Amino acid sequence: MMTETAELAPDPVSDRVLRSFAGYALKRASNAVQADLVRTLEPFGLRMITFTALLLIVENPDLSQTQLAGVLAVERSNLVTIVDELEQAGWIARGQSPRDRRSHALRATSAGERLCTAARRAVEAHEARLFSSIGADGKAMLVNALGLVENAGNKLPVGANSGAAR
Amino acid sequence: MMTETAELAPDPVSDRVLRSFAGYALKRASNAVQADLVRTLEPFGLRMITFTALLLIVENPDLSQTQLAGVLAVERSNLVTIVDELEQAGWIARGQSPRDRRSHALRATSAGERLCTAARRAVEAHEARLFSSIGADGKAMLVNALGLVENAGNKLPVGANSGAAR
DNA sequence: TATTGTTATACTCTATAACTATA
DNA sequence: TATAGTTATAGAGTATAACAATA
Repeated sequence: MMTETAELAPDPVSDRVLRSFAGYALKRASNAVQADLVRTLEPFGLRMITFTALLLIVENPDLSQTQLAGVLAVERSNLVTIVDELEQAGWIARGQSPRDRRSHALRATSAGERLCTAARRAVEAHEARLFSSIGADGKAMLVNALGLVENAGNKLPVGANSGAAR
Repeated sequence: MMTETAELAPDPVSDRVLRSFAGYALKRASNAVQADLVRTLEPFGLRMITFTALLLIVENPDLSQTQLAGVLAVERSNLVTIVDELEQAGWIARGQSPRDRRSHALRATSAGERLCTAARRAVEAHEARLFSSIGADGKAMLVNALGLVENAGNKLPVGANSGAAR
């Protein structure tokens, strides 16, 4: 049964304190953008991480898995599944490195290159859609500000917090 | 054994295409800020989600779990663990609602209120630390831009993507 | 019949340890 | 001895279905 809406005021839950935190706005915006990006990539059979991996392989042919894991900030062990996924779909191939028989030389197939181009166009359209409301300079300023914030976050390693009770 | 660094140029992996996407900058900044926030809350015995829940309970006494799940954008089933965690630490109590014997009236204990105040101060310091590099107006503009982007993302529901091959 | 809190379950992401084959 | 790729596994976070008590 529905709850009574007229009798007692619905008393909307206040989240104003939460909204006073910029980190909260950052997380909400990031979530919304990622969600739209997932929807954008879905029709291509790509996840965010497989799209990113494919893009990097196309741009950097004969990349090794360790190198790729490094740029993607993913554990090498977890990269295996990602590369498997792309290889089984026929979009990339694990070639053999001429210098080191342990390492794989990742290279996109022509199907993979075509898919990458198409997906990239869709992602660019997604970006245009989501960031159009703030204009070109707004976007540039936003990206610049985000870079500064990211650096500030990564600068302070572990112990820099104020003392706290429990 | 180390790989040869002089003989062959290390050939740094190019991620410039990736960096041309604003959504990527957004995700990186968000991750960095969330990571620092986790470190900030750890000494208080709080996770991000339990801190947020506690804050909302303090600000909205006698909140029900369904209401809280709504603001937090969390499934009711998953909220159970969160509320358990706060209750077992003695920071909130599941009171009984006078009107509906099914629902709980969540209320912070005095220990919970003290903890919330202290944690909130630490989070405010964390915010000041991370956003100081862009100044007060920069922060205001950032929050404003993020709100616009979030709205743009949430506006377009499901089918609004450009057609895509597979 | 619908809703609140709850349990159980599953699926994705991520992190760690250990193995193999090469170096 | 160290590194590349791999497997197995475990932990978070999140989503769905079903149940008992109550409305």
